[in-house]
Amino acid sequence: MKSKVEAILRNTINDLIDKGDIPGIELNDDIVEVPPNKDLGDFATNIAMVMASKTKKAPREIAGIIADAMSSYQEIFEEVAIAGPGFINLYIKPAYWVNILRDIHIQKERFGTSNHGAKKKVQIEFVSANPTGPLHIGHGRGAAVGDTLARILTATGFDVQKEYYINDIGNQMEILGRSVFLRYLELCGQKKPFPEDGYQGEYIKDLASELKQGYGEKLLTYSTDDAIEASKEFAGKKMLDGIRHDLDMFDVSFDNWFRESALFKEGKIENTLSWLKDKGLIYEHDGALWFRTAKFGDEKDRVIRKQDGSLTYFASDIAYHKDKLQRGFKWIIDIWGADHHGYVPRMKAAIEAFGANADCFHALLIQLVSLVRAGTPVSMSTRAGEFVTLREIVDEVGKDATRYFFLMRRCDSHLEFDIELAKKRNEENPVFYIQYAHARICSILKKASKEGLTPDIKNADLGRLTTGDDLGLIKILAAYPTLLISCASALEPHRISFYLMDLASSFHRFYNKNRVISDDKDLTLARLTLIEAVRQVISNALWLMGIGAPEVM
RNA sequence: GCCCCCGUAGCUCAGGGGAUAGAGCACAGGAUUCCUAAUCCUGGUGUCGCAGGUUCGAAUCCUGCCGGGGGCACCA
Repeated sequence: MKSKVEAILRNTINDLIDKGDIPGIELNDDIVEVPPNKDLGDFATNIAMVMASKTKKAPREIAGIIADAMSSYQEIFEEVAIAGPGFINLYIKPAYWVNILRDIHIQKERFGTSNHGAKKKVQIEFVSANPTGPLHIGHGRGAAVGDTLARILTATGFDVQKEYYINDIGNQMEILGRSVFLRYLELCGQKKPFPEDGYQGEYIKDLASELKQGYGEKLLTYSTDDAIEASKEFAGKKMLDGIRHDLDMFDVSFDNWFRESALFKEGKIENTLSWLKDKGLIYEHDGALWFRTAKFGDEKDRVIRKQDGSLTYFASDIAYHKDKLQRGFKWIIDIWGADHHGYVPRMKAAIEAFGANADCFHALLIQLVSLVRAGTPVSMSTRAGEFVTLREIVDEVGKDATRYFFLMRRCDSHLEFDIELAKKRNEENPVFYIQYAHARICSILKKASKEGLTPDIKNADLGRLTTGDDLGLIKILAAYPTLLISCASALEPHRISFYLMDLASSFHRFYNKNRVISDDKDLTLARLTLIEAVRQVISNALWLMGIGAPEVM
């Protein structure tokens, strides 16, 4: 609805500017807003004030000219009023509002989608945890945010690919191989001191035990290097399988799994380095190879090949991102933990070095999750082997509540995850409050259906939906498509959870005050179409969050 | 020392140039012969961390400071 009003306003203003009735200015993207309270209309614009401040004219005079022109859209606006210092307040006719119900009934699960993204190719890379341990709760937040963002971007018309980058080589994998092999040796009765930097977790012992089941004591006959290599292969594969399984259980899927090792196998690292060399963007210094990232706004140049001849992870990352650009993505979104924020400037530098605009790369930084269990903070550290896995949380509180909690705060805000609250099956817990609204509607529809009454948009007399409660619900439904576009533009999925709370609470209030099924058959039929529309939108929004919409609770 | 994020009601957090700053929870009282009471209604709070600045207008933008968290490797 907002976009319709905005289109009308835009046309009206441009006509007036062409005629010379009002001063000409460039119109921003956002010219229509929703006023802070209902008395001030359904929509409002401050455009007259903006024009006035730029041209030193009286804002209310300009507002008057625009308001007069807007008033000619009589089928849409009930009233166009000038208020305060120069706001133009727009009141939509009830008969026009109800049209949104027709849209919902026709589009069903597609309601809310748009072509805002114009099929722009966007890649969103997230989770990308090293296969050296199970996913923990921090990965879970990244997974929920990434997956939901991908769904939102798809819904708003982007051509989205979800990718997981597997660091399947390098130091961390070596440590995994050694750690598992040492535990294997213990199982074979050859206990050796466990190194400081080894992985301490119990899961390493589980892997060692599986390794022993697979190989028996055969690894004892291998050279140490070969045994570690075999352990690494075995453990890496097992861990990756486990990660895939955990993500699957969390309703998170990927379109592509990209292995770091493939960059080496396919010569992409070498190609990238020689490309950079041709461009004069790398140089030797102190026996290392440096990339001139400072030239592109980074605070200093970065090493890509160390003195000892081995490559840094940055070398892989630049080759990886060059590959992303070559695959044709116009918008590259990486979801990282906030502790990687220092890495952003050098990655942007790399993107620019490849000739792309730095704006096409966006690192979304996810802040920490602090877990609260019975009032006690639970600390997490992979190294110490003392962490709470995603799987444990999902097993305990369920997938729906877990995803909701991960998505209910802005990404750059620390998240306090209260396990006890997430487990509650009552009003204190927002996710159940929302799901309950959905189940309640299903229950009413079921009862109506037994009486032979079903929502029928073609025959319903929507003119009967005239009370403030009816229209209040309709207005929230009408805001849904705009909400999704704002989530996509700002990369802020948490807005959906606030929207759902608003919609669910409006429905519960409506339910307690009004009867859907009554003796008034026409009103009943009209309201059945209304609540079916509410159900549809709740279901659509929950789907974007990866949360189920139960019919019975 | 430098950089990034955060600081809004008792708690957890929305709002990120615009009109009287909001929600959930917590707390207290009330509502069910009737579509799910897992619900609803009624109660009230704020030096928007502090101080300057920009603006017709600042919780919002800029600068400085204070407090919390995180980063500043030829680690990943």
